Amino acid sequence: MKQQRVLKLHNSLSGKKEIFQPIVPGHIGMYVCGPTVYSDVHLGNCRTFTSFDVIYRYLLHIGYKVRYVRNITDVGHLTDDGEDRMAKGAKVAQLEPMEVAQRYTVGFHDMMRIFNNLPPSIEPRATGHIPEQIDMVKDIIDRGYAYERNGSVYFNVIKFSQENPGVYGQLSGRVVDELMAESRDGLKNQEEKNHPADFAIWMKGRPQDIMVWKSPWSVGFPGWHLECSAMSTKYLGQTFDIHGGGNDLKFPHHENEVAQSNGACGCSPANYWLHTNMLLLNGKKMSKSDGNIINPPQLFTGESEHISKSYSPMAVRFFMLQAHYRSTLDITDDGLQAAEKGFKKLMDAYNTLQNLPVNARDFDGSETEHDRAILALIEDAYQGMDDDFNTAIALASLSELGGYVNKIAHKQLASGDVAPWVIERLKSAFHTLVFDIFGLKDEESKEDSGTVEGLMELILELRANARAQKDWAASDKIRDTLAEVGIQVKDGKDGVSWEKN
RNA sequence: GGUAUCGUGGCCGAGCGGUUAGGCACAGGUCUGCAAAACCUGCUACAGCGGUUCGAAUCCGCUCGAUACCUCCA
Repeated sequence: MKQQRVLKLHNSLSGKKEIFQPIVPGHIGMYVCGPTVYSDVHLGNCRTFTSFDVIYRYLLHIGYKVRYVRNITDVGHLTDDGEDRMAKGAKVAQLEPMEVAQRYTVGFHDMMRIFNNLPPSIEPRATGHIPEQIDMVKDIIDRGYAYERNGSVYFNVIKFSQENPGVYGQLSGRVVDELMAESRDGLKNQEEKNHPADFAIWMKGRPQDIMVWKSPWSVGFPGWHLECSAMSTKYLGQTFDIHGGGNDLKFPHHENEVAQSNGACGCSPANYWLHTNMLLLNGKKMSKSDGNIINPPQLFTGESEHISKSYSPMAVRFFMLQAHYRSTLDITDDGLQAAEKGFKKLMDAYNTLQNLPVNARDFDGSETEHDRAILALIEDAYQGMDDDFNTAIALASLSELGGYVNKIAHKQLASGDVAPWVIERLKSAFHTLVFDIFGLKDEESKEDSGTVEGLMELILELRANARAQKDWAASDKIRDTLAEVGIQVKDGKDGVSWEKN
């Protein structure tokens, strides 16, 4: 299974699926735009990073050595009123800017852990890379694509696009001429720019700005798009393999990154650009002002008008995996419930599979249609992943494999119908896909103390006695009362089990 | 207004010119004292109107609708 499957991915630069070719065989450099840590993580962030987590996991699985860089943005983004975001957060909370950044960075990491996302290889902070950003501004000026105005430095989009036809706008489909026509009043420092499409790569700080640094041009802070260019260059090189982020970053953020890198070194930053799509809530975009919003903790506690119950992190992860990363995904209570059940069923099938006895004697050595079907489904799952990381396809195959597992477990297939080696192959593939690639984990509460186990054993024994004496009233009372406190009794063929809801 | 993506059965959601996606719900069945759970089976849709093609959910055009971006939020 290792190395080298033919991987296709959708490149936003071309708008098409392309066969992936790493710059250095066997190695991949991947940069994903990380969060701005001025408030709690948005659910949409979680989706994006979960999507890239699965991508990262799959690339590792198929044998690549991956350097995954995801930044923490702790400076540089402006609010509507032109204030530095970090500074604004600081004023509200009466905290040091770096204290705000630290608090939300920790919260972000906690949430990534809850969703079972692997940490990136490197997680650089913008504030830790001011010299690199200043150097990049110098490079851009030296190559003639930026100009200084009153202590701020602007990227010259017009000159750049004239001298590098076809570059600016390739990602987003924007046309520079239209940007000119579309430009509006009220944009920051518009009057300083040569052209409305130009953007700042260094901003001169004003007295109220707290997070400022010395530079050759002024005491100020780096431009809004520069950190990603500077940090990706530092850790992955001037041109690397994959650059990812949310769809909403395509323009202007990523478009400007491309321009900056080209402006600084004459080279394109990334060969493949991957963009994840947005999350909707009940068919509409999430919006704080409309109340159409839900955050991760609310999802886990059920404390929201939009949902009827709480959902576990893995149920939510499964929900996300059911959709392709480039599609919008609509969060609905029904959808989450369906995912929760689907996830549980998948885990049940996994557990059943692990306990499946392999009976070599009954197998006559020939390959059956069931053997072929199972192997084909496993291959389908991998091919789904090879095809632009289509987790929905892979999950569907896994689901069907679960059906086979149950048929075997329930003896609906004769034991000679599936070869032992196919069962072994299924076991390992199932495990690999579910845990290593999808990053799911079993959430069955195993932390329950022995006390509860002991009590339940006693209660179910009492019920069994009542049933043996056909005392249905007593046995049903036990069952119904347990149901009221959220414990479901399951009468199975080979005994009674129970489960907390 | 401009740009992009999309509109699939009761719900969510794959599909990239010809074959069953899958999940949930629902129906039937197995099991059961009854029920639940579990498992099995079934359930043939593609916004509208034109066009291309032997053949279209899939390509093209128009209409309607949604979402995103253009206002830095992934």
